[in-house]
Amino acid sequence: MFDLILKNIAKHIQLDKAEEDFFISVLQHKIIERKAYLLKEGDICNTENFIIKGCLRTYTIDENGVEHIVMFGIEDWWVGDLYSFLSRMPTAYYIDALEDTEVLQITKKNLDILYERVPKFERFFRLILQNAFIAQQNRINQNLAFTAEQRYVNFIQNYPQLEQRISQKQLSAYLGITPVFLSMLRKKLVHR
Amino acid sequence: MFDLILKNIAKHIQLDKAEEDFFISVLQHKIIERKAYLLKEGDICNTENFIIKGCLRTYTIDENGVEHIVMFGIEDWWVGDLYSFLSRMPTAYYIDALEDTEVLQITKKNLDILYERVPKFERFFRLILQNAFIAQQNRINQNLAFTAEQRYVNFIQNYPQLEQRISQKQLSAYLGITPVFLSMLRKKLVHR
DNA sequence: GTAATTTATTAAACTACTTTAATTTTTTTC
DNA sequence: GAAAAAAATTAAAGTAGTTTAATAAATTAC
Repeated sequence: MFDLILKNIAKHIQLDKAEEDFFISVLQHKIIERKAYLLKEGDICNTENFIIKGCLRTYTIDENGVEHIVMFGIEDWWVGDLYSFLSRMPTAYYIDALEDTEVLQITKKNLDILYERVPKFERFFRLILQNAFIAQQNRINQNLAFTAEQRYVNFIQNYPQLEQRISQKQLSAYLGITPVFLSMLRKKLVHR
Repeated sequence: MFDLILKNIAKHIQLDKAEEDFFISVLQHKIIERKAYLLKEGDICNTENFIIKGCLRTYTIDENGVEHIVMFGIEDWWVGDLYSFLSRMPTAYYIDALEDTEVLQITKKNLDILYERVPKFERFFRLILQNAFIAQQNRINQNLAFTAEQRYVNFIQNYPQLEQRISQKQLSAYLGITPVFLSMLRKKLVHR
């Protein structure tokens, strides 16, 4: 159960057995069934979550009831709402499961203890955050510079595994277009 | 000259005099005149840059020659291209000065030395990054959920100081619309 | 395994935003 | 401070993407 997360960590920092054990001792295992929520708007996000199985989406619902997906998460990814987690303020986001999902959770309190006891984790979470930041900056630029068609083509090139797992409805909510328009784009692209 | 940056750091971590002195010793002062570049596409980004005076923009130029601004930076902000800085790969971004600007620079090498000598800086840059990450996630969501008009109104509400300092041309390149359309929006909003 | 629900497709009318181009206003430069 | 360059405005025609609605296909639920 802890294999994937230990490998994830080993990519960035080296832990001895005692540090590994301590880390594992602060994790909680949670199952989120398909369509169940990990977080709802207005909640305080109490945990950061490492996905060991399944698929989650982080999204908002606008004033017209339309969903907008800011990120997907699959195995080996961390998800949560960092703002709410850190500030203890209510989140603006929903997180729910697109497939039956299992996560390993760490609370704010435990993370603070972990930073104190094993300061290497400061580095680890800085590195995780760096990667996430770079990916986000890229996405902002893509949203500014590219048409919906280009963004769709880039998505299926960059995340072919993910494209297989999510519906077009979810993908359109991530790309920032309607499902109808995505369907039109696909038709047009097939005919080439 | 080092006042602002020391205050910026003191918001997040506490340094003793020796640590302050060491930190200052690894910084380089650089002046970037209006319209001059701090970084060009294809360069390797060798420094992170703290602005003590002036205004910078980070942007790409697409295949049609159109500029897209991913961020502005003013006094008290860090700018650079983290991806290129960390990976030593060529950047996709341009950074240039919208006003005569002064920055304090730290190289990758010196930052690594700093992390080793004063590990508290791991925490500092993690916190800086957290704030930047949260701001970016917000922007992604705004770009998905809001119309250009709403994004414009939000911008002038959230960054009134910045709006005074940048031209509409720059703002439109940040909002993801044409200068012509921004002008139309402004006209429409004034008449309310 | 069938009914119910959700997702995807198609078409047609619509709208937010772009493009082009001409004019005015502001800023920069020497 | 005059000339040149850049930015902003306006209008009109064009297009990428939306909306609505009807139908088909796929998935879910009991």
